[in-house]
Amino acid sequence: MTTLQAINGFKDILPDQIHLWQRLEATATDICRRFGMREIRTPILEKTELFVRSIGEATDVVEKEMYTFADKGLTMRPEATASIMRAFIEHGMHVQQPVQRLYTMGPMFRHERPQKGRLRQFHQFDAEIIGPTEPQQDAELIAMGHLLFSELGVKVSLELNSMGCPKCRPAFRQRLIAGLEGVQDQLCEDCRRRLHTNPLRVLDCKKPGCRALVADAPSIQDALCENCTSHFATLRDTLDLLGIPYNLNRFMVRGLDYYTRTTFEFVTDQLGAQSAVGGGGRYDGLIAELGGPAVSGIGFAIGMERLILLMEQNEKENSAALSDTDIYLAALGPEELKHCTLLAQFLRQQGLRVALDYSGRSLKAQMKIAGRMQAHYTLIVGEQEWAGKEAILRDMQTQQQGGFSLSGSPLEQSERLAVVLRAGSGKSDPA
RNA sequence: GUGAGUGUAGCUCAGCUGGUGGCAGCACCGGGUUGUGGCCUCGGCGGUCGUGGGUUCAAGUCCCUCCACUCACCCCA
Repeated sequence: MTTLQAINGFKDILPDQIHLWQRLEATATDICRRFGMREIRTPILEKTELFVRSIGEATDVVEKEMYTFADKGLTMRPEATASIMRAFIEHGMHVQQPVQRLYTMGPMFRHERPQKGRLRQFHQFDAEIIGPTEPQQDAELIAMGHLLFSELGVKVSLELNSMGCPKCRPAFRQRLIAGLEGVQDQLCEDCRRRLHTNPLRVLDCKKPGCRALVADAPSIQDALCENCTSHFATLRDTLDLLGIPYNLNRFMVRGLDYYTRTTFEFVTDQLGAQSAVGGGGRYDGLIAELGGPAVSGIGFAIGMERLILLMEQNEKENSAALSDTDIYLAALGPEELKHCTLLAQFLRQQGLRVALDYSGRSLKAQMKIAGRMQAHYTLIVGEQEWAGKEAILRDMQTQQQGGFSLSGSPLEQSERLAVVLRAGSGKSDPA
């Protein structure tokens, strides 16, 4: 095929689909407002080092999925948290306010093989609470995600785990390695490698063989230190208090190295091989690691394409939503068209949605266009009307039409029309 | 990076064991209504059958190459 097309894994979002995006963005924005979160927008390109240091050198994202301009040392962001932390540190935001509650939405880039619910350019909604260490903050953030899904009418379930902290995780790690080394020849190839590079990942291998072996492995939830245990307990109590159901999942291990303590995922079984619609966790050491102050944080991201896939399933009725139009101006001659062109300008200046066609089509064709654009009214200006200075104003729903005087200046005419249209649109809404 | 599947009109698809690309549906344009939309009806536009080669009298159909897409592995949102 010689025609140009979008590159693999990069997708157009077409007008027919855009209402879903706008609804998602509007709902997310409003929920953030209710939770006292402020929007931040960071650049798409960052120094490669930022992602290597935050996400972790040995992670799949950094090892093989980043779009990197090697000669410039720059990378297109594969996720949002690292950039937000960089901005937080760079602008000394912790000095302005001890607690920063931030969110952002935008495109992320990962060079993976595309499949259902996975693109190379995809969009995330991302929320972060930086500063506090209290487990109630974890619960509040989870509650925010929970509310977003619920207001969008999407059913997901919540998987919850704790990854421990630098005090207790190493000991657990050693125990895990020791336990698995005995059976390592039964593990899959990947897991044998992981056993020493990133042993916790063996826990969420999906291969049945590994799952069986891992079923007997110790649970990290039993290996937490005192502080982590109490943090996790209070988090669960708070979720119970808020009535948010969750599944404790000791096998859920997230692929970004910066997580500590709380980790969670919002999952579904409706997206083929992709189960995670959203996910996140606490990252208590990340900011210091990046050279910032010793403050904690917790955040999560939602895959917007995945969420929209779920929203689509609910949309029984196809609300292809061609935008409504207040009035269509049908001109039937050069002079008439000139008049309508000016009228349209004035009407639009008054905030009305106006459509007209310049190609000199028949009235029938123009009425068809008006119907397609869901015009509430059509103003017909033909030869007779132009001569008699009286146009025809047709209510497209009731099919009733009457005269509209073309006397006075075009501006005056548009003002008179606007009054009629505003009065009329109120009536036609309930229908 | 690996595996499987699929490429026919703008979209959704027919096309049998090779024998002329479909009055196919949707959409689009026009007529029926001398100047009035949706429904109906009639007509029209629209395709180097993904690409390049091969087999054959004959290839959308069979074989190979490449390309693209889809799904899955891996991993993640």
